[in-house]
Amino acid sequence: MDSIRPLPNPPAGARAKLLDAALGIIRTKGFSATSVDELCAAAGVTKGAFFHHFQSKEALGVAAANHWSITTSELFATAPYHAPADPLDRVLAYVDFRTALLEGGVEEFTCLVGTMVQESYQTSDIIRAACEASISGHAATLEADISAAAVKYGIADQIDPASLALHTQAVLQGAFILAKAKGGADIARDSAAHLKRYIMLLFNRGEAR
Amino acid sequence: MDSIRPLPNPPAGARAKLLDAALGIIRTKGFSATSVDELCAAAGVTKGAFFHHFQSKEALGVAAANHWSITTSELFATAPYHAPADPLDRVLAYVDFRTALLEGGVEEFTCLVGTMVQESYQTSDIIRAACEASISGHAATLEADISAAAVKYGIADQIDPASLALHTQAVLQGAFILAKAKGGADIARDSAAHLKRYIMLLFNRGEAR
DNA sequence: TGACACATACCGACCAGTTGGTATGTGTCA
DNA sequence: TGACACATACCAACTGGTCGGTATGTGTCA
Repeated sequence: MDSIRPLPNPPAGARAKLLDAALGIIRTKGFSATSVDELCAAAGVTKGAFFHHFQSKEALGVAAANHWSITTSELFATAPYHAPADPLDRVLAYVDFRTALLEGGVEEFTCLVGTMVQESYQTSDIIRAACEASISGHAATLEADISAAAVKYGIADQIDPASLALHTQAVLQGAFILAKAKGGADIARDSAAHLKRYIMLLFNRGEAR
Repeated sequence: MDSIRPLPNPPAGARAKLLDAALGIIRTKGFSATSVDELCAAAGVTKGAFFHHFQSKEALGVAAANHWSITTSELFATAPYHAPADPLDRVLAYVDFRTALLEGGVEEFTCLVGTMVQESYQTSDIIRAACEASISGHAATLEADISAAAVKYGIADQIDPASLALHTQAVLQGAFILAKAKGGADIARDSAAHLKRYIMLLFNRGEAR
């Protein structure tokens, strides 16, 4: 019937569909509560396809963490918070950007790897490592700006850029937990505001902006 | 053989043994990866005993969260950080106390309800609510000191005690996630130090102490 | 060009073990 | 005697994972 048109909807492939489905489902109910059958159903593929692409459920977990790293790093790389000329402004704009992301349902803004590592840190070292790499890798993208800001504002001897970068991630991860507990983003925005205030205080920048 | 001596080790009861076992196991592998059979084996009781005391695994989850609330509130109520006369000193001593608790294996210092709420916020509202109550209840114990400190140091119009109290919990929960990801407490101590520094900056207290 | 060899992607029935949960029995103590 | 605390035996549904098979490329060489 249809002519040569490559394909109705891009084939996407079972692997990609499974990975996309995994992000949503695992963020909603966690890794171990997510069954392979459920993943297949959501992705519209069969179990055979699943085990063709992933040698085990654990391997899917690792792949999902890596997929998450790629997806998010693209989002952050192209985000507008890199625009300001002042490095401290960029750091603060990052926090603002993270705050702006806190919209919609809790499962839409929370972090896949933060969720997965909670369940898997003792039972799967490869998942734990993939999650660690994702978090640390993202934190590392902040270090240069923090470092430059510390130099520019003369407090390089008072702060450790790597430590502060990781701390921003801790605050956000904790904010997600509170958001899950309270069923909404409000509390998370609150914590993000505290984080921003901390950074401003550290750099002696006044509240007004 | 043995005489009337009540019992070798206090009977404890299946319920208490199950609850104690639940704290340890759920903290290491999460709620859904923890099976009823495993819980029974660890507690040294049978499945019949389990379902005699808990109408479902979900009910055990709620009871475990409540048990956690009671256990931890006793720990904190009798802790020495309440001693200082100055309310700000008490708040800072609280953070120090939490930092001092960051010892041993990750599964020994992380938070049961923080772990559980991640997996259950969408699938079990009663577990979610029990976790929320645990976290918020603990945060509430900090409010009075924060509030008094804010008045004493003349910044009552600049901070919201409830919000700051909850933020301390967010930081700690996030620190636990990073500790799980990195496999050690060091990173968590780092974030706790940032939290302390934030509070000192908020209250205009110098770094020296 | 066409035929052969092989690879990749996927299907869906099937398996053994485990899951949460139930039904019924038994010992103990007031 | 009866209520309670637990034990034993069991079940249906589901779990992650395997397996034999097929359809569709893709590279190679005569």
